This record gives sequence, structure tokens and C-alpha cells, in this order.
Amino acid sequence: MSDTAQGTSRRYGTRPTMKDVAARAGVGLKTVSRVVNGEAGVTPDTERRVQEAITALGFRRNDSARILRKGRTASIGLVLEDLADPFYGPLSRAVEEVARAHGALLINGSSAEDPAREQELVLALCARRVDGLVVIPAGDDHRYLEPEIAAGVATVFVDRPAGRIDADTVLSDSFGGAREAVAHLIAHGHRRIGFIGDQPRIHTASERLRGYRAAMAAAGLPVEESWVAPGSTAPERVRAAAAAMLEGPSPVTALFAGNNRVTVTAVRVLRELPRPVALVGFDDFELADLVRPAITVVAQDAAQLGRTAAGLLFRRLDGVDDPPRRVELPTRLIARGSGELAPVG
Amino acid sequence: MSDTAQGTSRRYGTRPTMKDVAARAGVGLKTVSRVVNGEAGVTPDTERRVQEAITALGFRRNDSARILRKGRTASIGLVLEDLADPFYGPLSRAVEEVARAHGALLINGSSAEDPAREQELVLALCARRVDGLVVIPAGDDHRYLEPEIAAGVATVFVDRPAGRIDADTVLSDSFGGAREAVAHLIAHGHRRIGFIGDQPRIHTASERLRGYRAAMAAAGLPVEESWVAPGSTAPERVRAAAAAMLEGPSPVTALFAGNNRVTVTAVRVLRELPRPVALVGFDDFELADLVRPAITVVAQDAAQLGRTAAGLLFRRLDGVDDPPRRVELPTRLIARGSGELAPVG
DNA sequence: TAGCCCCTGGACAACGTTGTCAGCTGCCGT
DNA sequence: ACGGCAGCTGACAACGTTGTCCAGGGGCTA
Repeated sequence: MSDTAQGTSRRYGTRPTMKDVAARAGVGLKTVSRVVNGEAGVTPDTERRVQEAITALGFRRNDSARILRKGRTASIGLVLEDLADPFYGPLSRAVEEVARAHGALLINGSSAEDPAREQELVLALCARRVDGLVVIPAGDDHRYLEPEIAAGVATVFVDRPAGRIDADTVLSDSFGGAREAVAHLIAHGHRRIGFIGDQPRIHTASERLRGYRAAMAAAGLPVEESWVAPGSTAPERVRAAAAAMLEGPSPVTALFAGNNRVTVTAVRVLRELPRPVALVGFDDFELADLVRPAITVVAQDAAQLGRTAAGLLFRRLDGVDDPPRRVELPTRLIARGSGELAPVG
Repeated sequence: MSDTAQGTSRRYGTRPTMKDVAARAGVGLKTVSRVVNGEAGVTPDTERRVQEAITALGFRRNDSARILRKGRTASIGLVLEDLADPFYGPLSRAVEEVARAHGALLINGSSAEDPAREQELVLALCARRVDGLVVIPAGDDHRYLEPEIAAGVATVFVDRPAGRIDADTVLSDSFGGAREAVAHLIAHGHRRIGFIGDQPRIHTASERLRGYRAAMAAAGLPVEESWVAPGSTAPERVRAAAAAMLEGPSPVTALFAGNNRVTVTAVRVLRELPRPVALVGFDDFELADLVRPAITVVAQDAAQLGRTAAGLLFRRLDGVDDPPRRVELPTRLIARGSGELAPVG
């Protein structure tokens, strides 16, 4: 009776529980649970009474308690570098779609390319007992994840490999893509080609640099160190790097941009130059076909990266227990014009 | 003793609990809790023993249990239309940053512009007992949220107003921005101006249409119905709508595109035409300045929308209890060329 | 008609944490 | 030397749900 009263005149901020619903419907606690979960074994009449009580009280099941009891959270964590980067938009959406298809929610965090923040986020997600993690790593040592993985948190790394642990990984073929991009420029007559990329500690960045060097070496071309500018993707840095390699004693006639941020800035810089400079960028981007010249790119399929990673993750959650896999997705050169300009200078 | 054994030789998938840690460190449960939460009143020596046990067992606090006990989840939900839309990237990042500053995690979901899915997501988040919600509504009736709000779930609507309930709302000035855009075209000599926008049931879309009509009316210009094409933002639909209004008996000399998706398709369509057609788009987008002609836009600050909304949300969570607010952020016309073309035809 | 089984419903424990409260130790002041 | 006090520590209940198990009643079969 005091329960009923409590259930009826609740104060702000307190929610009705199954106990309240049961009291109001005049049934047992477990019967309410059965109705809420659509379990069999409840008379239509009883079910109706319970439903009415639920509606009247505005009851909503407390998933925290449910999770505590069941051990599974039906949620996965996604840690990426920056939600606002257009490269990660399609990736997160793909992960979300797969999660949704498996009835899981997505918890999202940005590491801002800071290893400490990545770890903090990942561990916060583990404390929430997410069933699995999709991580675009910022750091290069993920041993801190070992106890979590041992405890059953499925983990998949995307876009960059895990550091010092063995785990499922989905990558784009950065090396091959970069090599193809630079070979393309060489095939169009370029001999002095510049590379502007991301920080070399980032795996994709160093792979792309390696691809650049491999293509140059395969063609027997020397690489002057002033042509190679790994570093931040901040526009000012990229602008300065481009200016340096375009103006030196042996100026480049073509640029290979290591990711979409760099490409966009490179387009702006080249636009201001009197002479045409060829450009191939890693990563496709919207409107690449609309600027003039249209931008030749090495496209990687961000959505496919996300889908594949999430697929691997749920495969693990379904109990598959074979050794960690490493999937490498191919890239695709899309020639649009900027990469086919003849060398000038 | 059996506890200790259980704690030491755990099977895969079972995690150590505070009880295990306590047994191993030879202390009480509550002492472990105190150490884990950094509470005062623990001898350095005891704390060290507990820390060692924690490390040895790989213990991580179970936040589900903590949440159940404490009632607060330190997480907020964000429901938007599509994570992959470049408009929402900066918005979600801004929300995430504010959440992070308040020590909260972000749970993320896409409604795909489907009211049923929006409701499903929102209620799933409420079941998780998120402390608050930031919602970009897809539906136009949010009375289903009333019990949640009454129960204390702080809720802020962004980009579009809530339907049939009173809640904090943060909007861009769609009407004013659209009117300014169209007035800008009129000022540059256009008399026949087309409007291609999103589904009219979407608030921003109908507001922008209203702004279009207001600007035309203010200039004393008639609007032929064939110039007005609200509907899906799918490229084919936009393409067909543009073709129709550019080829009819009284073809338009300028287009006003109701959002960034439409603008991008419009750029592609106009590019194929022999004669120049002026264009102003709602929403700024990366590279708008790099196509030729550069695209004149009405810019709205997506990040600021997100920041403002999250700010309002945490204000509520901090206990502020004044009546719901409606914040309207100004837009800004950025003239780049495409909107200043003279009428032809 | 008797006996059995199935169907429905409820009591109770457990999930892992935190808040409350009480007990214990050792030290201080007188 | 004794009361008291302060500082640590631990036992216990509670958070809201689900799984297990048992009880009772009604229908069906022999």
C-alpha cells in the first residue's frame, strides 16, 4: 500500500519501477518483466492490465539495471580522431548501421589524435562495459587493452594498426595507393615530385611516404629531401611546405598530397600559382570533380572500412574465436585532370 | 576462501569485481570502493595494497552498477539525421566537446529522417538513462517525450523546433537567411528565381521557402509555381527539378538552393549549361570558394548550434529551472561570385 | 471421475556498486 | 590510567532488473 502511494505520487526526478507497475496492475514483479520483454506465458488480459499500468505511470525500463543483470550492454564504442573530419563521417555511419542491424547502440568519442585521450576514452568505454570497440588509434601502444580483451571486449582497429598487441585490423592499402599515385605522375612525365603528408608517427602517413619513395625508386628517380614534407596538416604548415618545394633550386612539377586535409590546402595554394602544377591527393572528397582542374585522387572507401570493421566486431561477438585478422582494402585511382597535367618548369 | 579462488582463476569473459580485489588485498569491500573513487580516509599503506590487487587482477570498475546505484550516467544522447552529412560533423563535435568538458560521454544515433526511428532511438537512450538529450528532430510530434522530461531527462532541440511540446530549442534563422539570399539575387537584377529545397515537412525547409516567398513579395515579384520545387534532396530529384525550371516557358535566371545537398547537385547541373545561371546556397561547405564561379552561400555556424545546445543542456543539468528558451542564431551571407552573376535569358 | 500435465503467476536471489552506520584502534589530555 | 576523540575500516542494505524455481488451477486423458 505504501508502495502504491509512492508509485502514484512520485516526486520529480524519480521514475516508476517495475515494482510500481506491478503494484498498480495488481500482479507480480516478474509478470511485468515478462510483459516488458515480450516473453510468452502471460494471459492477454493480464498483459493488458500491465500495459495500462505502464502507460499510466510512464514507465520505462531501466537499462542500467538490465545490463548489470545480463552482462551484455548491446552497445559498442567507436573512438576516432575527429568527428568533424569528412573522412570519418561515412565511416561512423557505416559502423552505426551495422550496430543498428545488430540491435546495438553506438557510443562515440574523439581522441583528437592524442594517445592519452584515446586511452582515457577507451577505458571509459570499457568501464561502461561496451560489448566491443572500434578504434582508430592515435597512440602506438595498446597493451593497456590486454586485460580488457582478455575479459572479452571485442576490439577491432581501423585505418591504422594496433600497437604492440595482436588484434583484428582493417586498413586501406596506403602503401600501394601512394605508389600508384606517384607512378601515375611519373607516367605523365614528372620527374620532380613533392610529398606533403601527415605526421610520420601516424601509420597511414608513413606508409604513404614509403609508397612515394618506392614509386620514385622504381622509376630510378632521385628524391631530394626538400621534396619530402611530413608534418601537421594545419593549412599554414602545408602552405609553407608547398611554397618551399615549389620555389627551391629544383622546384617540383607535381605534388602528391598525403590526405584529404592536405589536398584541400594544396588546391588552394596551386590555384594562386601562375604555372600549372600537377596534383594527386590521397582520399577522395566531395566536389573533387568540380574544381578546375578536377582533382585526381586515390580513393579509399571509408564506409567500407567501417562496415568491414563492424562486421569483424560482431563476428567476434557472435563467438567466432579464430586468430586476429588483418584485412587490407584496395584503393582506386580516379584520374580527373589534376594528375594528368604535363610538367612545367 | 572460495571467493579468493574464484577471483584468482576466473574463466574467460568474467571480470574481477571489487569483492575479488578486496579478497586479494585482504581488506573490506568499501575500502576498495574508497580507493577506486579517490575518497579520503585510507591509509597510504592500505591504498597501496589495494592498488596492487587492482593492477594484478586487471580490475575495472563496472559503471553499469555504479550508474544503477548513483542514478546519474554522465552521458548524453545525440540524435541527428545522418552522421555522414558534413553539416552534422562540426555540430556533433561541438556537442562532444562540451560533453567532455562536463565529464560526460556521448551516445550517438542517426534517425535517417524517419520519425519512427527517431522515437525508437530517443527512447532507447532514455532507457539507458542518459542525463540529457540533444535532438535534431525528424518527426513533428514529441509528446512521447513528456514523461521522460517530467522524469528529469534534460532535452534540447537543435536545428528544428520540437513538435507539440515546449522545450529548449536552438535554431538558425532560416527564414531571415533565405530572405537575404533571395534579396541578394534580386538586387543583382534577377526577376525569375527558382527555389529547390528539402521536404516541406522539415521545418528549416519550409522556413526557407517562406523566406524565398517573402523576399519575392517584398520586391513585388510574382512567383510561378513551376519555380518552386520542395522535395527530396536526392541528386536525381534535384536534377530533374532544376531542369524543369530552367527550361520551362519562363525559365529562371537564378536558383536558390535550400541546403548543402541541393547546392552541390545544383552546381553540377549548372556547370553543364551553356548560359550562366546565378546560384545562392543555404549552408556553407568546404571548397565552395574553389569551384568557378565560387559559390555564394548563406552560412550557418553548425558548431555554434551544437555548442549552444549542449550549453543549454548542461545548464539544465546543473539545476537551472527557468522556462524553456528558444535561441535563434543569425546566418551570414558570403558573396563569392555565383550569386552576383547577371541574369541571362 | 481421478490423475496428470501444462499454463500462468509470484517469491527470491543475484548482478556490482555506493551510502549509511557502527566498530575498532591508537593517541591525546588530564 | 582512563575517558574521549579522531581516523580507518568493514558489514549491510539498496539501486531495478532478470533467471530460477515453485505453487496453484484448469483442462485433458484414461
